[in-house]
Amino acid sequence: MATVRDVARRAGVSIATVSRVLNGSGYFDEATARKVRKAVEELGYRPNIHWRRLSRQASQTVCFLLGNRDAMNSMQMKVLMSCERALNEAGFDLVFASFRYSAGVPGSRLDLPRLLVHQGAVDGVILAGVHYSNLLEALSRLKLPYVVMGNTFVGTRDELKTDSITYDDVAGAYEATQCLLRLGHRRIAFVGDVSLPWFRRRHGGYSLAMSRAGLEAFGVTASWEIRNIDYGQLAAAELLRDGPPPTAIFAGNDEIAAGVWKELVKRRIEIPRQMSLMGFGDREEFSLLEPPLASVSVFQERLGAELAQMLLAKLGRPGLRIPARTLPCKVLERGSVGPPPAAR
Amino acid sequence: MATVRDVARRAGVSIATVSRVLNGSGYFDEATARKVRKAVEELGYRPNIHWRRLSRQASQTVCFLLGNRDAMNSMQMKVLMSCERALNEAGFDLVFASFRYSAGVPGSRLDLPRLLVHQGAVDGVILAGVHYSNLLEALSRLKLPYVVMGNTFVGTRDELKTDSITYDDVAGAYEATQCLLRLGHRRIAFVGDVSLPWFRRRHGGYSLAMSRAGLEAFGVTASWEIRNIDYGQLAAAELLRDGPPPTAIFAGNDEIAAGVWKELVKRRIEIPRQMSLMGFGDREEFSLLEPPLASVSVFQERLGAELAQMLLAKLGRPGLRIPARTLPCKVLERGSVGPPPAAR
DNA sequence: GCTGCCTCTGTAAATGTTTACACAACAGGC
DNA sequence: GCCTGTTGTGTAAACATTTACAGAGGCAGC
Repeated sequence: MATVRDVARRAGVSIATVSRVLNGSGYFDEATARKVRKAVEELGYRPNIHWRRLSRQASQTVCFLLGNRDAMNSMQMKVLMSCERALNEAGFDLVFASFRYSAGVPGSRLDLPRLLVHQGAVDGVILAGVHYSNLLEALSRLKLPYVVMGNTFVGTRDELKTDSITYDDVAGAYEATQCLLRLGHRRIAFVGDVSLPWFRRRHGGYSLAMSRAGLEAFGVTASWEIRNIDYGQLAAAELLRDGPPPTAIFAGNDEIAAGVWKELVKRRIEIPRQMSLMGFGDREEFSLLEPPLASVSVFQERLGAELAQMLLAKLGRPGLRIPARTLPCKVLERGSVGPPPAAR
Repeated sequence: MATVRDVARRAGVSIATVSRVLNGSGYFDEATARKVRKAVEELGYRPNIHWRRLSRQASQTVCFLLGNRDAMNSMQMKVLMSCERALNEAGFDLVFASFRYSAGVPGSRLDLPRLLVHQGAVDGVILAGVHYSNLLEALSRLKLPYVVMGNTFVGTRDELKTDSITYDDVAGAYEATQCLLRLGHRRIAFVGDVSLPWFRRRHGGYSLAMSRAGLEAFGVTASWEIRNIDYGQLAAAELLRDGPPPTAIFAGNDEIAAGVWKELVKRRIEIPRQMSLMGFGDREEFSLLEPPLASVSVFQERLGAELAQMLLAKLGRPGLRIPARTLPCKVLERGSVGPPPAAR
């Protein structure tokens, strides 16, 4: 395999000149550059990336670390894709890694991916689906800059004040509720386990809109520890069993909404004629329901690009902490919402 | 930052001994090993991964290359996840890269990700969602071993005879059709553009089952160049407009099935009472339809793990070509299929 | 007691790039 | 003529690891 030395010899220049031409750094004559490029071409020279990373003292690589080895949702996938694109434009590569808390118990001892404990392997880390802060401490000990997608650490009242990008759960949920109110709904139920911070925030936005309208907030917010989709289904069953049913259901996320949907279809309750349904997150796969599920878009592609940019801004500036950012959401008023039965 | 040299000095041994202990290679005394490990601990030594890769002449890294920069489906995502897991167990890291044919035109000039044209950057490549063979030639020129997910090269009658893993489209489609026949269906329509090799193979399995049962194969197989979901919807409309309608529809994949579903719901045709519906691929997101969509599982996790293993088997054996593998499928007979109306 | 094998350790070589620094040539200003 | 700054090029150092090879010591078998 050809090396800079070979190229230098063939072009009749020194290795330093070759390096300068190839990297476009420092001074060099255009005629010399042509000779060098010709030699590169003829020898089929390809620079060895490890030497480059070593010499430059930077790997030009970022790790996308997924905190859940078993499943990745379509939002995380979209963020991954857009991170990769943004990083690529900046000349960085992305290594994908996932991990699991060793014992499967939240907060238990964690083994970081081997890669990260090696010196110089990556310049920084983008975290997604990570809900326990001991990982952040581990990364800090390794002096690895990181940014966090979402603001979703459980077991603490505090939210991450820096180095994270979230969407505005509260405002998004407020807007979504407003949308349902505008359509004429008065009995709007919320469904989602409020012991989880993101559902708590969304419930907050919902409650605010309801109380401002002089209406009572209600719904299913218990902690059941089951899959989101099952949660939605059970919650819908409960709402339809006890007391007067709502005319609209606002689900904490699209998966829960799909569960609610399932139960409504089973009971032959027509959407949106008899019941309106609103989700949160605008996960692509749920838009194909018929009629399409209304939801709150969190601009997943933008989220990924901004995460990448925030991390890049931190590189080479040890200790720099960037204030947490919150991106706006947008309500997508699709077919699954409409006026309540009474208003027709 | 501590280096092997520091560790060696502190432990009172040579650097060769440190390296041997840390890598568990060659002979060393357990007492010496303890001294070394103690020194590592005290100094907080972390090996520099670039030197390691350089010295070992191997990057221990594999590139997962997605041929479609704009979208990734949940199957590719699952394969990515399981590749990562399998590679990790083997001590390899995974770098994720995506690309797009430059002009957006299939078969046009392609720019490979920068990473791949660097010497030694990755040891091999796993390809997913790549449908044009000029990429394979480019990788061969770079002497990079690769394996391909799916067997989906368009514009050629030949299939990839080596270095690929596919699921058995023909057998899977045959079984799925058999399943519908067993339920009593006689008019079963196929929906999917047979100019695409995977739909052609599935159509082949379907046709075989039909002809063996002495029945006529029919359906919508034209080339419309629209999104799968729209294809399904239009095809369903066409099937219901012309001639006697089928009692079951076998869609070329789950996305098309979802399109068909949409149209059926719109026309208030009940599934499966009036019409049975079968998909292909078992994409997770579609199982939440109510009733759940019957489909053909292609064992996505296994696919990823086998891809990783096939690639690992090729490493260090330049020129080795491994015969293409075909994994079996399994029909998941879920709620969207049932006996035809007449049989009730 | 010699031979050969096994065990353990150290020496030294090899690996390809970037970059600090030196230096040369030349132009322009005084 | 001398100084200064700009431009282009070469020399040499620095980087941390693995590994081939040498060699020392112990021990078993003859």
